Amino acid sequence: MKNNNVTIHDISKALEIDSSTVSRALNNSPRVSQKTKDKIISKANELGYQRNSLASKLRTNKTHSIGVIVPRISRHFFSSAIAGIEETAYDAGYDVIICQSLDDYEREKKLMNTMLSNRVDGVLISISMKTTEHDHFKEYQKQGLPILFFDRPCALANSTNVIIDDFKIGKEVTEHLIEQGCKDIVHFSGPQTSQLYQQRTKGFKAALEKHQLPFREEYVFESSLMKEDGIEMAKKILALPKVDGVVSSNDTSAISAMQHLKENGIRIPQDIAFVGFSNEPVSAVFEPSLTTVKQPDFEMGKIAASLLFEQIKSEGNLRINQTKILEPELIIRNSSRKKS
Amino acid sequence: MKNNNVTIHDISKALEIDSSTVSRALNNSPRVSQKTKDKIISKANELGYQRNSLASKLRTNKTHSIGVIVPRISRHFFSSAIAGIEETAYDAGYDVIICQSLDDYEREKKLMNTMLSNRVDGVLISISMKTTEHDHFKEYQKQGLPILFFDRPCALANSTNVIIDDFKIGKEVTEHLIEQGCKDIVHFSGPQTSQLYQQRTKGFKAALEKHQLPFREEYVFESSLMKEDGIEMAKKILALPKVDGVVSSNDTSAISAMQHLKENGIRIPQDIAFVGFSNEPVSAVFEPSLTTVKQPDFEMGKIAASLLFEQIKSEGNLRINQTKILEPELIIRNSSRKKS
DNA sequence: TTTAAAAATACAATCGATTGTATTTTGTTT
DNA sequence: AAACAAAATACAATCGATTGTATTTTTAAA
Repeated sequence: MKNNNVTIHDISKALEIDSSTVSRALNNSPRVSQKTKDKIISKANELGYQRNSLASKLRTNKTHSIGVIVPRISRHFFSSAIAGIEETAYDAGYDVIICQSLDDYEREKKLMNTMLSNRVDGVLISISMKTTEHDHFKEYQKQGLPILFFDRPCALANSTNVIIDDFKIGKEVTEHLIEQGCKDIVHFSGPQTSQLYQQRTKGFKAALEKHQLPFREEYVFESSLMKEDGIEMAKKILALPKVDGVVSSNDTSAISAMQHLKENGIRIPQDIAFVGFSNEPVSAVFEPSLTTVKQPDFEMGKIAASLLFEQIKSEGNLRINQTKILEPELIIRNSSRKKS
Repeated sequence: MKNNNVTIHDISKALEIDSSTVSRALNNSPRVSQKTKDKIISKANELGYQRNSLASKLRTNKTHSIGVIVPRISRHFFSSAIAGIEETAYDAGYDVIICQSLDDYEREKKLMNTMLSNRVDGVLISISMKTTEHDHFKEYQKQGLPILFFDRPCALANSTNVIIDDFKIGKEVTEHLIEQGCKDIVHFSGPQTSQLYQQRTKGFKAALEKHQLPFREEYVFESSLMKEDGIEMAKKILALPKVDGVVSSNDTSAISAMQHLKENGIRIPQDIAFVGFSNEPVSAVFEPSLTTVKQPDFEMGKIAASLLFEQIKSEGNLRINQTKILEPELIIRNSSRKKS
């Protein structure tokens, strides 16, 4: 099976028109007359011409593509954010290269290199939970390319963050439980290496303090917030003297914990009230339905992408050290309704 | 912010070594002495050299990247399949370009063009439900590139399909309900333009016939199987004289239908038993937990990718008109357990 | 018709890496 | 030290499209 790619030179030869004119015609340049444009375009169709974007990108040094790196595309939040990114990119005429870091630092590093060697025009990234060091981003920035962090903030200089106020919402959900009468609240935290989880935990603490409730280290469980972690944490709860509420940093672990607790005769929300985080589809359907925080996922993708395009277009003449904070929404469902 | 990409020519100048030697050194060619290789590599690191893969790909006409097109990455089945594809690709040293067709034919067509102009080495695709015409695939094949369909088969000549036997499993799930004592079974079908749904429906029909149950057109609902469709279909069920079972072609619509029916006092599985399809995470957590079919998602991705790589390597000297059939697994849960 | 201006097209260099061929350097053998 | 093979390196063309400059053709004005 031979490689029968048609090039502008084939068109050029077939019509005896210089390839530069062919190129201009195909790019609808005003320097080519309509008559020749028509001839060239119809010949291009006839031969099944497909522009070689590699060549084009090489020459122009503009790839019209951006890279997106997320921990996992299977997470509802990320796939929605990606949908938002794609919509914006599509309108702007950009291709999107989607990659998963699987929350692995080495992989994230390798992906940043792939981005560089594919000469994307910019990168949108939600960094891996294990990333504590930023050299791979600095390396990338050295090439003069913009990088923008969304959802999971990064304290890298000259970069933009699009996030929600995790402190504020962490405090808010905790206060919601307190209002429902909870006094002994456990907190499921993600890795404290991540700013995001740090902030949520701080918010949790702040809410307790505000309402003169004690903050106890042994009531804070740190984990990767996976399904299995939820079960482990449920067991820990059963071992604690008194628990009447749980503030979880995600839905996944909250639900598996609830499931385990239910199996052990705990009633939710009567005995223990729960709030999660992320509004995974499953949280609406679980019984009891899980109170959670809906992050503006799709919207965040759109905003992050358009900010990145702004930066790409400005070619570095823009103040890029900014943080955009979006508003999440607390969705109150049955898992936290102690009072009616 | 200037573009300070380092090229092999920069290294070449700095060391006064010809760029061809630099290139060979960086590719670890045996034609370059170890001594110069060392010199070149250390200089490359010093300057922060990053290979420009665009140039490389252009020259070699091998991109070492494949395209993946799926309807939506947010669907659990697809994100798992993609994980499998990525794992295999990663091992084979290939980049993966992931795109969503959003089940839109025009978009799919455009994406195939993007694939072509980005000169991918091959494409893995699960076609959009709205695709009935295959010219965009033929156009692609003309360039001598391999295309492989997974999950949703396509009757295109010279192409490989990696699928499950939808007829067989469609029959199997229906028989499962019949064994549980169901006699008046409704079928939620997807668009009959898709071979996949056609086959499942045929399997449904075959099971009824085998057990001498009547097949009634009015017991088959065709829709896009979205959440809202599930609610609509639940309403239709309530309007039917007698229904004691539902065979749904996906979980999403099954669950929203069950939810609506529960709200209307129908007990599941006692009054109506349900089986779904896809094993979405939510189906294990819903109450009652939903009997469903687990497709070998991750595995399917791995197999599809490795078949594609075989074809890429063989450069067309391979019989490619094959169909690989994988075995799905019926997961029996509470939604269909009438007998214990 | 001549001539200048404008429009259309052609020429040629370039993006960065690769690779077949040519040349130089090194090493071995007598 | 000469002669030759082998090893290492240099030269130069190439992938396909783009783009600044030069040239030709067309149009319009004098």
